[in-house]
Amino acid sequence: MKPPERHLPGQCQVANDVISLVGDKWSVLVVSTLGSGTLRFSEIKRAVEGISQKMLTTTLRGLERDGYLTRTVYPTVPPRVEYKLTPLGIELLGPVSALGNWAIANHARVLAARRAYDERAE
Amino acid sequence: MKPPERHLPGQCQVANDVISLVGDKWSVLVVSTLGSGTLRFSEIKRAVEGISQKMLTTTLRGLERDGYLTRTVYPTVPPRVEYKLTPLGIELLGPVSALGNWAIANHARVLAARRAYDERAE
DNA sequence: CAGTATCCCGCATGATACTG
DNA sequence: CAGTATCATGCGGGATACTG
Repeated sequence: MKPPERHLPGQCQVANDVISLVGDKWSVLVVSTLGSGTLRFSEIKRAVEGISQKMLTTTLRGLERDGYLTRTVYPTVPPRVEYKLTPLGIELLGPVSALGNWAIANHARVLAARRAYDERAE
Repeated sequence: MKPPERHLPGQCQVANDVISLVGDKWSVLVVSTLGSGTLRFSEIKRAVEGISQKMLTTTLRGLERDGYLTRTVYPTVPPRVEYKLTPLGIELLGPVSALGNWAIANHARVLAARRAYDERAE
């Protein structure tokens, strides 16, 4: 006779598995960047300011593994590798953008709260 | 004559400032837990399985500072401290839940993508 | 060009103990 | 009960150098 689970623990873990990607700063930026179309490795690196080569590689591999983007290698010299969102990646862009827009819209409120809190603490 | 910025870099940073909270596993779980109402410290600790006392304190302080919840101390013996979402915290629950639901709905696709990727790599 | 391979450091987090 | 304080540590992530 357990009470009904409020947060559906199993599903919470499931959700976290996907959401944790959103917490990854670089993943969000890379997915957003690819929202405008197919890009090469170096183009992404230029677009996502501040990312190191290592982190970009790691991030792209993770996103590819989870099915959010495809990686296409053209065996030319020098090599050319293109990255593109999959339908799944494009779908992900929806809720992520919604959250991003909420963040932008409410950032001032958060900043104000922080100032008030810090001031109160002196 | 710069071309128009595609990702509005300034706003990206702004968004990240808020979104990074979502990446924090504990913050999401705590906010979700408080979605059902006011709770005491020990009640949250019991509800959020696996969280240490230290991390719960840290998480709650951060959420309070950002204005997502209020902390009310009742000077009784023993002490009683209650946490409750602010209107801002309740609003945050919206886009976060949307993302969570997307995550739950599409988790199988991500798992399938991972299996395929790992299998391909052997 | 698009990576891999190392080295290394700092911080986030866990465990434990103590307290008003 | 609701915290702080302290110590220990693992690894995320940067810098650098090398390669097909």
